Amino acid sequence: MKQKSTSSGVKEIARRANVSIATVDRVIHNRTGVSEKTRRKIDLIIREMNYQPNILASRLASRKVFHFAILIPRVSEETDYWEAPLNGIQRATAAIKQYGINVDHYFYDLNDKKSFTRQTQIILKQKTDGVLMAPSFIEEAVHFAEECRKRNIPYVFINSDIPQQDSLCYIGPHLFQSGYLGAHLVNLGTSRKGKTLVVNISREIDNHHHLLRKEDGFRSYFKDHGSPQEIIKLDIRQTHYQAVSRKLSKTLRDFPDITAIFVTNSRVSTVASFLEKSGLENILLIGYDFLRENVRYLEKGTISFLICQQPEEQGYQGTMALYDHLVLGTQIEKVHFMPIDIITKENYEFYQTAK
Amino acid sequence: MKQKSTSSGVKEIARRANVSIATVDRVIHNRTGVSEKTRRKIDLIIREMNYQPNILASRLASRKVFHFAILIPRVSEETDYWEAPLNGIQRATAAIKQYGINVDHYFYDLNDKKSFTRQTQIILKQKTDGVLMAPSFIEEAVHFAEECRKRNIPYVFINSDIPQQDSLCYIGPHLFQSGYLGAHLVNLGTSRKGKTLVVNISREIDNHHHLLRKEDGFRSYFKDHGSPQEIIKLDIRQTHYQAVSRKLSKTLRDFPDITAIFVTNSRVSTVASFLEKSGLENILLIGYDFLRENVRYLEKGTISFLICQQPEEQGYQGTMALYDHLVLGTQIEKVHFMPIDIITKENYEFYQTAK
DNA sequence: CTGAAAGCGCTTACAG
DNA sequence: CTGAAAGCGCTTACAG
Repeated sequence: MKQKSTSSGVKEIARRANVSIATVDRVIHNRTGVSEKTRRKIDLIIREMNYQPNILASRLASRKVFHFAILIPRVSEETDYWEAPLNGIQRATAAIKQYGINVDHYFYDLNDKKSFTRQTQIILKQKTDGVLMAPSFIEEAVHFAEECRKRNIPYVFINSDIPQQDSLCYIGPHLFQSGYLGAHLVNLGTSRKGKTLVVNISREIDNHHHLLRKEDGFRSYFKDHGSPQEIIKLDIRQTHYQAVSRKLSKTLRDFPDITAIFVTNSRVSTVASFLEKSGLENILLIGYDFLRENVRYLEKGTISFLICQQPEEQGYQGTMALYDHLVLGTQIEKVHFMPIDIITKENYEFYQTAK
Repeated sequence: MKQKSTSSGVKEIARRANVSIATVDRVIHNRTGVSEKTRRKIDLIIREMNYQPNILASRLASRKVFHFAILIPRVSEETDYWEAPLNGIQRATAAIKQYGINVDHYFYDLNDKKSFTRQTQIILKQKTDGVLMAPSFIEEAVHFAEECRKRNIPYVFINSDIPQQDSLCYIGPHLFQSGYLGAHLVNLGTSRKGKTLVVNISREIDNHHHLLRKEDGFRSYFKDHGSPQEIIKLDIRQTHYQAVSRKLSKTLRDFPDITAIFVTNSRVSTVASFLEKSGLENILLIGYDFLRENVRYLEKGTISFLICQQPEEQGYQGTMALYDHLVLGTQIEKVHFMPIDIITKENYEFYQTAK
């Protein structure tokens, strides 16, 4: 069952090829300074033996430390969403730091493009072997991705994707599908007679195409199930309560038969607050993300469903993808869509309890 | 930022304590043969330095191979549920086999208690450092757990728990809560006028107390929300289609106002098949587990919701718990309840897509 | 283009 | 009770 240690490893390869282990090492790592003939001979033996390098020994002997740069939004009062990915990243860090991985964090402000660019510039000055980023600002992220590519630094996208950017991989939600699911929940939770309101709340509705992709998915469901005319749309470009409240009041006055509201992002708690204050709690409310505020309204019943996409796992798996690629040389899946979780009053306690 | 390598590690401890590294090693691993005085001195220095052993070096130098025994049901035609935990176990195995972990699988037949006992006996004859098991047969599992305890072999439960058995940990569903959630979904998906049918389908209803715990949760929801009298209960002790069909026919004839059926385990597809053939597809059907057959009916709309508990993660995390405990010496959480996922037609594609 | 030797930070016999 | 030395399977200068 178990091979004798003498019959595997670089030593054995060297013995069979009649060279030194240093030369074997050069071939294994595709380094220069080996004659074609020798290289071929060694390659052949490696294949024959189905040689698997011992990562323990490799990492121990190598003085090399890998530097990962994490570029994500700062956790703020306004949104504690990013706490979860950060936790996942820290969990991954704990698992791999033993193996000579250094993880540096660069936080930017979601309300300030400049801060994103500033952080990318710092990263590019640093010695960096891999990048994990949430590409919140498309243009800026594309530019940064180009710089990484030039330097041969692999980068992973989490939370939202920018396709065609040759990233190592994308780990995050399938936005269209999550909107589609949202519509399904509306359909389940209301009689089919009322109208449905879709609400985008964001200072950057036009830059944040991911909101629109969710809305598309939402509408598609109704198209597929035959009542697209019942959807009212409301864009709110100021995120504070007053603005949201004013806009909602008006819309609900104009359309008194609205029975469900779908908020395309985590700002659903603002809407919940409005409904509560207005005594409109029989309107079905659905939104995104496992934020403390949102969960509070879920508990109360003001919010019926939160759609979540395992942000903690996104951070964990994104970091591990860099590790697997850079350290273990594993092949990485280009796209990994997260499960679309439905959180309710009854199951929220068991969401994100992972250590 | 980075400490010079000379100022950390056993060598440095040895230097400071004025002893050899062999003695330091003895203290680190709590081995005998060190004077109290020396031990105390070294312990102090270790604490002062906040010394963290280098696992890479430790695993490399140590000739020790850890043997994990995995005791779970064989994947059968009847239920492919156990494919998922097995995948998780294999993913964990791939991640840790580099570090001298040997993982052996022992499969038993869910319809055959004896096969469980037989496998436990084989395991006990083997050199085993840790056990991961699904304790499907309580009595037999308790007995095996005792034997492990005698031998100082830690064991992890997945999928269902046996409390008070001093396991290293339990990783799996909170059964009561998942039943509670099932009732919530019934409530959402039906008008409150109809009756609800709870169906237990198992040859071993009385041994499999976990079915009953789900039923309890289910009933509690209605109690908390005020209509317990509307629940009809049906136990079916033969699992083949004919038996299920016969029983269901009769019950639905007796209670024509049943509008929802809650099946307490993965055999919900049998009920779905019956409803389909009987043209009763407007009855809301809810059950458990992401099996191919179940998903087929989810797609068709015959089943509205499947409740799932990340079986793949149970396998992965269970295996890693053994690793963390035995190899890294990490403190392990006693109980880790899995998230309770709700799977629908719209989100099933994104469930269990993890590699 | 190639090899001998030292070393990564531990563990393991073995000798005293 | 303690220590010197070899070795785990690699990588890394360095010398030729």
